[in-house]
This record gives sequence, C-alpha cells and structure tokens, in this order.
Amino acid sequence: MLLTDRQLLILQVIVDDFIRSAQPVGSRSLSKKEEISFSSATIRNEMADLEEMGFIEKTHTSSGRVPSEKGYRYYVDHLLSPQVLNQQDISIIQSIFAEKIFEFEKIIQRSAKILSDLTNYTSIVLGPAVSINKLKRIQIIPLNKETAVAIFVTDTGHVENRSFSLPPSIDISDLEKTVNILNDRLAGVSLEDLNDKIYKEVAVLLRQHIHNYDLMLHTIGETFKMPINEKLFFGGKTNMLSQPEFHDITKIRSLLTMIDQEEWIYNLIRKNSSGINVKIGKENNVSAMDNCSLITASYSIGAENLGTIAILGPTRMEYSRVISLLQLLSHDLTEVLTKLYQNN
Amino acid sequence: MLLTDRQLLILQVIVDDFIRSAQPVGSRSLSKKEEISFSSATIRNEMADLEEMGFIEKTHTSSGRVPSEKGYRYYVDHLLSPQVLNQQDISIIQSIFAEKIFEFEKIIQRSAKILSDLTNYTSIVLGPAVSINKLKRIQIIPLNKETAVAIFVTDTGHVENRSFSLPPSIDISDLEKTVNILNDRLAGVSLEDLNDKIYKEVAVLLRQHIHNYDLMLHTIGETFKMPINEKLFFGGKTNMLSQPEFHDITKIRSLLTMIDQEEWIYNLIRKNSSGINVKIGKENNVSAMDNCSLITASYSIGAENLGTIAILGPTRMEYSRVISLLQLLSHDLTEVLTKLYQNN
DNA sequence: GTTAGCACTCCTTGTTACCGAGTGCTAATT
DNA sequence: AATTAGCACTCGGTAACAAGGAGTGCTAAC
Repeated sequence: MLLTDRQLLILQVIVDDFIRSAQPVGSRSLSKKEEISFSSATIRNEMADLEEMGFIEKTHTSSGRVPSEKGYRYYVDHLLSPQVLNQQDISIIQSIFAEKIFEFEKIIQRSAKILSDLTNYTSIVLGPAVSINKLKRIQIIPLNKETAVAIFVTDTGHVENRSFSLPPSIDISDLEKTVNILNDRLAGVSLEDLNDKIYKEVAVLLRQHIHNYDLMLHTIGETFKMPINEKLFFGGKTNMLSQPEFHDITKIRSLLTMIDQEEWIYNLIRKNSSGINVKIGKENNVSAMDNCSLITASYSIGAENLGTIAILGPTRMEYSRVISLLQLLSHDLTEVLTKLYQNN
Repeated sequence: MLLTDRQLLILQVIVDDFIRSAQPVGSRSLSKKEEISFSSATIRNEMADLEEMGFIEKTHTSSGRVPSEKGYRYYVDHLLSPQVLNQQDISIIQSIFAEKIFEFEKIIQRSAKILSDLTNYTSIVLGPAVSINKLKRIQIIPLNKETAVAIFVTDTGHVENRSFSLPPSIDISDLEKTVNILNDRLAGVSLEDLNDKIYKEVAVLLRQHIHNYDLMLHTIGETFKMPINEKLFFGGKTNMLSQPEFHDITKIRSLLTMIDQEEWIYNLIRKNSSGINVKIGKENNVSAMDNCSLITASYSIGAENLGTIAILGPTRMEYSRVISLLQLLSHDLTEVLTKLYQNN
C-alpha cells in the first residue's frame, strides 16, 4: 500500500482542489493543472487505484472524486505544507494582546472571536483551568442572618464565589476566627486541593478554637466543594451555516444542538494531548460531527498546560491555514500568560 | 372597518388553524369545522372582505389564506382567550424553585431552559439589573506589586470584581485606610451611584487621610466605573430550526446571527414596559425578525422592575399558551425573589 | 507505460402534462 | 337580501421524459 510519487501528487491536488471548490474533481480538470503533466486517462487509472485503496471516493458512478476521511488523514499527516501566514493575519492575531489586559477571560474571549473571523469556521476555547490556580485569599461576607457569600481569590486574579446558608447557631466571631484560620492554612493551595486540606489540616485547628466545630466544618466543607468547570468560549457559532455541506437543515440542526451542549464539547476537546491535534470526521466519535473536523491546540503557563483552543470546521476545511493560525495563537497566548503570571 | 361577528369567528378560526398546521387554510376545510355552520361559498365571500381589510393574505392567486401581521395583531388584541395551563406545565414551572437556591443566576438560567423546553421556541431572559443592587462590602486584594483585584458584594449576594494596576507609589497601609473609608461611606449605595458618591463624598475624606490623594482617587474612580451589563440567558437557540417557516437557510442564518449579537437583543427586549408585551413581525424593527414575534414579560422585587423574560418564536406562534406561561413564570419569579430579598 | 478514443452512466436542467386545492363569479335557492 | 351550489379558472406540485454535459472504465494504438 505504498503510494507512488505520482499518486501522492494526484491525491494532494485532489484534496487541495476540493477544499477550495467543494466540488468533486474529475480527471479532465486535473489534467489541466500546472503541476500535472500527464493525460486525463493516466489520471483516471491512478484515481481508480487511489479509490481502491480508500483514499478517495465517488459520489455516484460517473462523478468526479472526493477525498475520503482516510484521504484527509493521509493528507494531513504527510502532504501538508504549513501555510505561511500573511502579515495581515499575523497582526490581527497580535491585536488580541495589544491592550493592557488583566483578565484572562477577556483575552480568551477575544481570541475566540478573532479565530472564527479569520477562518470562517467555529472556534472553541476552553478557558484556563481555574482549579489549578493557587488560592490567594478567602473572604466570607454575611448578607443577613441566614446567608453569606464566600469569595475566593486566586493568584491569577480570578474570583470565585459561593453563596451558602449560615447555620443559625454560629456567631460572627467564630466566623471571623474561621476565616483567619482558613487564610492562614489555605493560602497557596490550589483550588482543587482545598477540600482535602480542609479535612486534613483545618479540621484540627477548628476543633481547638471554634465552638460549633462540626457544624462549621460541615458548612465550609460543603461550600468549598467546588467542581470548577473551565468555561467554554465560542466564536462564529453560525459560521457553519455558510458551508455548502450544511445546506441540509437536519445536519445543521444536529451540529448546532451539539455545540450548545457543553458536556459534548468538553469531551471532544479535553482529552487531547498537548500540541496540535487533528480529528477528522468519525474520529471524533460523535455522529453530529461526521462531516466535521476538529483541530485543537493547547496553551500554557510555563510548562503547565492550561487550556485548549480549537477550530471546528467541515472535513473539507483549510487544514494548513487553520493549523498555522492555531500554532501562532497558542504560542502567543502561552508567551503572554507566562510573562504575566509566571513568578507571582 | 368594523368586523361582523361572523368575520371575527372566521378570522379567529383561520389564525388558530394556521398556528396549528402552518398550512394556508381554504374555505372548504373551514366549512367542515364544528364552529362553522355556513357554506364554503359564504366563507369565500367573507374571506375576500377580510383580505381587502388587510387581516389575511394569499400566498398566490389560488391558495388558501394566511393571517397577515395586522391579522395577528387583531387576534392578539381582541380574540385571544388565555390558555389554561395543564397541571404538568404548572408543576414543571414550579420545579424551577424547588431546590433551595441562593443565587439569582441559577434560577434565571433554569427558567430560560425550561421556558424553551415547554414552548419549543427560543427563550431569552434578561438577568437582574445588578446596577441597582446596594453595595454590601468592598474588598481590595493585592495580587502582587503591580496589580490588585477589587471585589464588590451586593446585598443580594452578587459579586462583581475588577482587576486594576496599582500605582507603584501607593503603600499598603494607605490602601487599607482607603478600603475602610470606602466601606464606611459606600455601604448601602447602589452600584450605579458609586462613582458619583466617590467624587462627591469619598474624595474629601481621602484628601484628609491619604498621602497620594489624587493618584488613589483616580485609580479608584477608574476601577469603579462599572457599566454593568445585565447578563442575557438563552434557552433553545436552535429550536427555531424545526419551525417550517425557517426551512430557508438564509433566514435561519440571519436570525441566529442576530441572536448571537447581544446588543441587538438588548434593544429588542429592554425598552418594553412592564407587564406582557407582544411584538409581531416588523413591529420589532429588525429585518431578521420579520417572520418572528417576541413576547416579553417583566419580573421584579417588590415594585422594583428587575428584569425581563421573553419568548422569540415565529409570527405563527402559540400566543395564548406562551402568554400564559410567561404570566405564570414572571409572577412566580417575582414572588420568590421578593420573599428572598425584600427586607434585607 | 502512456494516451486517444469511445461507449456508457448518471446528474442536471428544461419541457410538458396533469392533478388537486383553492378562488371568484354567476345564477339558483331560501 | 342573504346564502349556497355550480363552474370555469389559476397556480403550485409532481411525475415523466428528453437533451446536454461531466465524468468514468475499457480497449486499442502509440
């Protein structure tokens, strides 16, 4: 199943042409291309072989050929030459960081918007994993007799808050003592480790200093049990409506419905290794994505993997361009975030 | 232009039937209805009159009739009998409040989801106007030498936060003093009035107690300048894809694109008076909404108007049912919120 | 091994015919 | 005078058919 140079060339030109035109490509139109110096009959023979090997398909007996998923896969793995981005694209990406920004989310949100604008596909950005942030300060503010709100500030300036009900038997001074103990013991601990620390270290101290020890512990334990989901940011959700493969309403519907269900997106995006990943069509294991490809890249602070940026497009997407854009953006994001938060 | 009873009856049946079936309704099928005891020829004559007056339209010369916007308007204003909700609908709505909830947003979000599920249209909920909440406590937490985060807690338990850069010349004790002054002076002030108060009252005090008076004032002034936009929550964004009037991709595209642009939605929803509002088709003044109606209702705490819940559907929507659902939900929301936050 | 030539396939487009649901009008009926 | 039956007419939708075009596979010649 080794491909000859000529077969590689033909496969490449077919994929390139189909990505551009969305039309099945035939032997005659191929033979007219500059790169190709042999006749349409020869091409027909080679195409028959490529089809037998599963790299291309016909939509009906006498149609031109279309890349199969296997064809795209081979194209992405072996034939792709990274697109050199033009200056305009580069400066648009860099404009994300132009303003002085303190907040993660703003940067991320803008990234999603710009990615989708540059590609005309849908962009998905998985926000920073807040749970690995280190706690900077805890504050508990009573609202009235029954309720209070707990506020967590991390070293990156992220703020989480939880409302909870105050047990009636707890008095204010105990609450203050507790907050002091918490700040003393939990500063520098990552949010995901909070609960653990509370039961292992804080519990003992509470027992020594607080009247209603077990009630307080329970309340705090419940409130601090935080499954902090990384936020998802989207750009260009409706861009897929302009792709010709989605002229069919039912396909669009199942795709958009899936996009609106965050759990699905999590599953699609989360489990990827670092670096650039390309998942083509059925490789995504979701039927709504059968005609779609997903390209993901990760960004980080220092060596610590923080989140993911992704582009969702039709299988017929401009792999080369999208990969270059994601590479650039993930690199820049990482650089900026590292500079901002590395040593605080 | 006064309509006879028989014309009213016919108009009503046409609208009802078309809402149900989405098919133009003809004289013959009308004559078979129980409510109607005269012949198809009579109906044809009446329909010709109704058409001349602009209440109904033909899609082509020999088609059945379809309500015009004017027809829907008349129907909504004069012919509508509020649908009696069945027990199941009622208990689904009430399930929104079943769990003990402290947070506004959770309730609101769930409301949006449930409204869209119950109607199969798109729901839009304009979150509580945070800017009228009263400030409970301000906290400023330095993250490092250059940046700090300011946290605002309101009496409803809502938390806002802003990162800002610390002027290098400011020292910690000054910052603490400032925070004390702020808490002293600003507790109970609504968020929208904060800036005003700062320059009118706090400025004087800062001048007396703080070294770098003007720098501190400027920093705080900038940071507290908060245009807090009410958040928008959506449910069933893709529901419109199943409506037959949106089989056309370009219509869907323009509608979904509009929905994703929050400014547009603000403008559509904000300016409504309290109570139930129905905007039909072009009354919305947005071309993407030409085939859509928007029904809004407001919710409040006590007498204070807080936010809006809305349903966006095709002009052919089930007005009666939607209005009943919105009435119920806005009433319940108001009741629950009032009970929760009235006197704290 | 490559290519020209040709018969064949199938999609697309346009034409035509026809059916059915609906209308408007006229004349008959109540 | 109001209602209704009857009928000619209109128009969208569907099916059947033909013509054209883009493409293929195969064979035979180069």
